[in-house]
Amino acid sequence: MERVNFQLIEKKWQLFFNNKNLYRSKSDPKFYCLEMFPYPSGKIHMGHVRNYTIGDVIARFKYLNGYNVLHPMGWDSFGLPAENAARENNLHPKKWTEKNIAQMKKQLKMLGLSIDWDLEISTCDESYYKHQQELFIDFFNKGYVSRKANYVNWDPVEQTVLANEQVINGMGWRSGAPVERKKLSQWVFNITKFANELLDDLNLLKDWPEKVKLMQKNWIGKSTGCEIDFEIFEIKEKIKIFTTRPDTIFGASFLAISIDHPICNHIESKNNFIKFKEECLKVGTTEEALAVAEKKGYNTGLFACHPFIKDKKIPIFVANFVLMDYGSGAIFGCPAHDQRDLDFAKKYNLEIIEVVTENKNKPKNFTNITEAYTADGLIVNSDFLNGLDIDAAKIKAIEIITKKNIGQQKISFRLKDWSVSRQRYWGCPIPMIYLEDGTVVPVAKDELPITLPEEVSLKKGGNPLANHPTWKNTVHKKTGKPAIRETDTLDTFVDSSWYFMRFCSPKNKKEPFDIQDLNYWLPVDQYVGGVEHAILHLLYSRFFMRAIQKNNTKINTTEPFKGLFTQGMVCHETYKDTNGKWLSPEEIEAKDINAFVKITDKTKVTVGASESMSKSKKNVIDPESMINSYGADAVRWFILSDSPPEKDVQWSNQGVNSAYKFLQKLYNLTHLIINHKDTKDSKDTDFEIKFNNYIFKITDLINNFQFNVVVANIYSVYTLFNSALNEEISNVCLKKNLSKLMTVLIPFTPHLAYECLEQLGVTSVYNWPSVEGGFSINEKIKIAIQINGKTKEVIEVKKDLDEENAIIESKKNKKIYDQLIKKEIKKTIFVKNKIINYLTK
RNA sequence: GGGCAAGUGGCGGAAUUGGUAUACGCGCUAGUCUUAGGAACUAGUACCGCAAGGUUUAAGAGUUCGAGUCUCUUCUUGCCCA
Repeated sequence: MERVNFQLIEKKWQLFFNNKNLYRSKSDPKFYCLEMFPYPSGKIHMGHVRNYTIGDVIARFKYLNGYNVLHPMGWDSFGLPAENAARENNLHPKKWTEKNIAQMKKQLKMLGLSIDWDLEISTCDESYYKHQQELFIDFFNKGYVSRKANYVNWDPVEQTVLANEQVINGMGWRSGAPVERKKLSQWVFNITKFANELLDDLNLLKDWPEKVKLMQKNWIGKSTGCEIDFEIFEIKEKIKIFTTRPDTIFGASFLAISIDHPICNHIESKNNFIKFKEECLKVGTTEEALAVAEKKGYNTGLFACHPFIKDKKIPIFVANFVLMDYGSGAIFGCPAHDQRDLDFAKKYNLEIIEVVTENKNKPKNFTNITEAYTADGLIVNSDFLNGLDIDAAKIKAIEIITKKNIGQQKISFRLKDWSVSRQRYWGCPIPMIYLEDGTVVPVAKDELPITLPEEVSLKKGGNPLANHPTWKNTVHKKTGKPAIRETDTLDTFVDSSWYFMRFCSPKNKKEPFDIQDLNYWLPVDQYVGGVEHAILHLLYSRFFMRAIQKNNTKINTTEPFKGLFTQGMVCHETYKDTNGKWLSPEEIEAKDINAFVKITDKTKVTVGASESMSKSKKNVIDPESMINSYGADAVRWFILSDSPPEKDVQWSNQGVNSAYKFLQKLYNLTHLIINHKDTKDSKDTDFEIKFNNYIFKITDLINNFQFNVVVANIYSVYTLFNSALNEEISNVCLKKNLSKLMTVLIPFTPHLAYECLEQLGVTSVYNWPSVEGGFSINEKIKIAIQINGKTKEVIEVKKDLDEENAIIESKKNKKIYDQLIKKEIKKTIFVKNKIINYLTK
């Protein structure tokens, strides 16, 4: 068998790929293919291999189909790990980052990706973040950035603000310390100004997974409700509440307000209120944290008047589950029909009034019931709402409330403004300064970039830039007066919210992007990445695109990502020794078919579930060592072959080995065909029909991202060629079609494909094989013969054969004939090219 | 607790979208061969049955000439939100 040295040909063709990109001319249709850029953590992992292989298949496929393809790569290179590494290894974050980028770039090149490395960007480069600071100032001037005193998740150990997703079960994701709520003045992007647009325009995203659109929809969380003013008995003030259930207004038995509600000023002096407030602040800000925390209230001693029931007094509580920044910071509680309210009412012995019932004749006794009734029903005990269903009652309630001038319909969003201040060193400095009189202004644009100081102490806790002896001291250019720099840096999600724009003109020194280039390349036609970014990164990028467009009306893109593909994770079995310690796959060996032992002492190994590869579970396979053993093509081939790309795939060394063996067979096939003795061409047509059918199918499958099925079909094509060697098929036919097959393989196994093409004498023209019209139509086709809906036989007939002749053909079959002769045919169902179904008595 | 997916051999999975269930690969079994390799080749491999034939897509019902695919109920798993 002819064998190929993958190490040699991969090196050879990678030199070629370095100088070759996927551009055609601007008159060809454009295609912008982008994979989520990596964080330079040190080495690439299998997740990267999968992500970038999928992207590469798409980019190369589109190129072969005549598109002018943009396929760039960059580095999401700001972020906390660089600071942690700096602390541990005494290496400056910049040095650490650069080292990692160099290593990972080398590894990505080993994969044979079709990246145009001339466009490489790194978000921690001044040349990148300079423009980000410019955009920040533009946003500020446009009113899309503001300062807001916000409760934030404060990690007392890391001394920093955490994003909601960095809070896991109320603990900091890195430190594990209980997260506290702290009020801090933060820079926020006013993403809520776009809430409606961001929600409505999801409908435009036809090529996004429904799942992701649904997640975004839920995240934005639009709810239509009603504001109602409640008067307070004791003092001449009103409390404006927000509710999505105005239909239950007659079931209201308490008001609950946030600890920051202005009404609290009246009770602030009470000693135990301060205590209560402090207790509330110990819980984080996530909805989950609030939901899990025990519901607690503080009775203000004040009462509100029910707007529709004369003389009815409702107690006012301060409650830990009401947030000031959702709705109006106050709600009314209807315990009978809301679980949280019911729990609260039971705890503080409040009235429970049923106003929605499933069955009018059977009123519920809520003193014995622990579950609120939240399903459909008819309204009772509610004056003018009685007898209506919930939806009708909502409308009626809002109508009366509006008429009475005590409130109105109100739309509310769950989405909050995006807080971007981080008390970190390794991030983009915020280009704002504080003047002596307390005003905050942007720095002059010609002073950009505001760069990070080289010398910095990261060992101390707190904010490194604030701790720096001199960095923050500056001068306001306009007035010449001393000023203080903002010492927070930007959330790294900001960096990744516009990098896809920068790729269109990464070398532009004057501006973030050239508008002509931007309008030519955007939107990204296909974006590929992990589903873990389905909400935040994609939502922030959609916001950025809109905010930038508002600032520059010449830009004609609103949605940055036309197509989105979210790939699954790469998993591996987990192993534990007899002491319950995790073992890596290299530490174990097979004892027999389904038993493993530890190599060092031959003790028993327990095989656990296959889980996403992670260092902590030691179930990690290093891509570089796999590439060194089997070649990049085999690694690419395997990772595409085993599972649908949107689902998790399980890494298997047996699998990559069999990929390797198959690629060797393909190489051998090329040689068998090159050296084949010419024969008659009597079966050429038959072969071409079959081959073209495969090409047609494979093309379709790639367009649907069913790469694992493509692989299965290529195995079948191999078998087709292999058996063709023993039939009367001409060399011309074999070579021509093998060249087509190798072209089809370029997106999957580029090194092998180019090598085989070269050996077949194809050196320059690489276009996707067109399916030749006549051949795409099969001359013969198999149809199923059923009796009473059960398939008895499959026969081969001419394509598009009509019913009459198909019946004649089917009865020539002995088995069918024998079975039919005994029975009376009541009805015959015929579906052209599919089935004949005989119904008998 | 709510929402959304999904459930097909020993395993990963396929099924032209209501028309041949189990393609293709892994693994396994038996055999052939020798450049003894991370080989290669041949045959077999859902279940019951000697066979003819019958059964089978988590379980159960329904619609249909025909259901892995559509509808309903139940169970299980995963993800997101709480």
